[in-house]
Amino acid sequence: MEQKISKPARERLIRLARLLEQLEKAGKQTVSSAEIQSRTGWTSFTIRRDISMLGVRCANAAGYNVAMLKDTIGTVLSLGAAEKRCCIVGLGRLGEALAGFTGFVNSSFVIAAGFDSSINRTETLRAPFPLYSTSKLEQVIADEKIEYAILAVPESVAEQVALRLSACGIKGIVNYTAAILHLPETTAVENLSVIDALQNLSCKSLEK
Amino acid sequence: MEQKISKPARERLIRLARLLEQLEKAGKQTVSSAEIQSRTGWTSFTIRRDISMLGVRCANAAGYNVAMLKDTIGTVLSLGAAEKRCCIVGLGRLGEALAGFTGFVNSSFVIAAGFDSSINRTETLRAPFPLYSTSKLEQVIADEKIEYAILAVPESVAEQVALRLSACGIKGIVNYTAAILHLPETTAVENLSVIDALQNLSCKSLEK
DNA sequence: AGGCAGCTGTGAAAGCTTTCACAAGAAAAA
DNA sequence: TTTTTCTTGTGAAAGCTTTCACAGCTGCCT
Repeated sequence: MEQKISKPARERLIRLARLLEQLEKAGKQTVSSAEIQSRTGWTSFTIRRDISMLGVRCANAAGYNVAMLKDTIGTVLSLGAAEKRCCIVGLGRLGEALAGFTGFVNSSFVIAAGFDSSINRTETLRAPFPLYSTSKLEQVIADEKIEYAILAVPESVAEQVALRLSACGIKGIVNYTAAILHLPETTAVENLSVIDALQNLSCKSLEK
Repeated sequence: MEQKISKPARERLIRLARLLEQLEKAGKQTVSSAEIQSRTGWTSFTIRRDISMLGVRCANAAGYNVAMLKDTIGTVLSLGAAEKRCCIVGLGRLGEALAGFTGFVNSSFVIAAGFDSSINRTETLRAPFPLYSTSKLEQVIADEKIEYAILAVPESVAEQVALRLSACGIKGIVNYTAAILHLPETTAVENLSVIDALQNLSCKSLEK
């Protein structure tokens, strides 16, 4: 049992957990792999394999138990478990938009700090968490026990800021810039660059 | 030759093209796969394999010719080729931030329209492209020959808007919402949800 | 209570992607 | 010119992921 769950499987399970939450709210008690297929596009084979990797049986003859499957995914991937403290680095338009994002409330992620190099922004911007000068990065991250960072600085400084984040023990960075970050293994990176996404779409669509 | 380039390889090549552009600006003429490895973390084997998939030889004994390799990637993946027209759907804080994003200028992507359901926003927001009510979506996309959409609407309406976009022939959607979009094969989706990214980071980091 | 219908879990096969190892080629040096 | 020293390109192996097919289980219906 207890196999290592592959990265693609993990990505699907994370999204599946959200789908299950929706289904649960809609009052559904049970869901089959065929139905998940029709809602996500992943094949029922893949879905069943992913779920079986969790090592916990959540199904009977009617299909999967929605609530139980959701909880199992949450437990195995420790999604909802402990509070995970994050910060936003760079409070330009994008960072500001992320600061106002309300989708964190149901998650276990808490934005504990925001950073910007401009005193103007840290002084005037209103946010539900404290704002600091980027010069205080190391100190605040240590004091506030921050583990993850959302990087929304200008591309020109992205790499150097990322290196500082990595150096002070940040476990993961969500990189909104187009910069290519290569960091020590102790810091993982998820790239969410809009340019990358568009370019991927445009060459995906010319395929075949 | 002329093999199909796999999705992971395509993603790396797209980023590599950007790295090459930086190197070119920095005056570098030549780069080895070992050096690319040290800047990206991908192994030199993988890089060489990816590049060889392009089917064009861009190297000599000193390594790859930076400018030529960049151009070859651009040509094979048709990155810089034709202008690709895009729209932003949803002009809340995030959509507004994307509207002000300056990184599109060097790319072949042009933002040709913005949509929002609130007249207030479409009337008052200043953007370097025209803004319309979401009710005009189908008409404007046809008139303006828009192929790609950036989706930044509230999660609750994401699916229905995505279906409308798909129905009017949009080739690809960059999905900033946490919604799980399942669309016909004619419309590709790239998901850039911040919650997904954070959850991926947090379970990646507990691995091993 | 027994049989039927429908679903999962999983071994095995197929299909992809990455890694390895080395031949071959090109610049630089001698 | 010849040797040395880089480098890439790629066949073959290893390693992963997805797909298939079906046994086996569970609940429902008669």
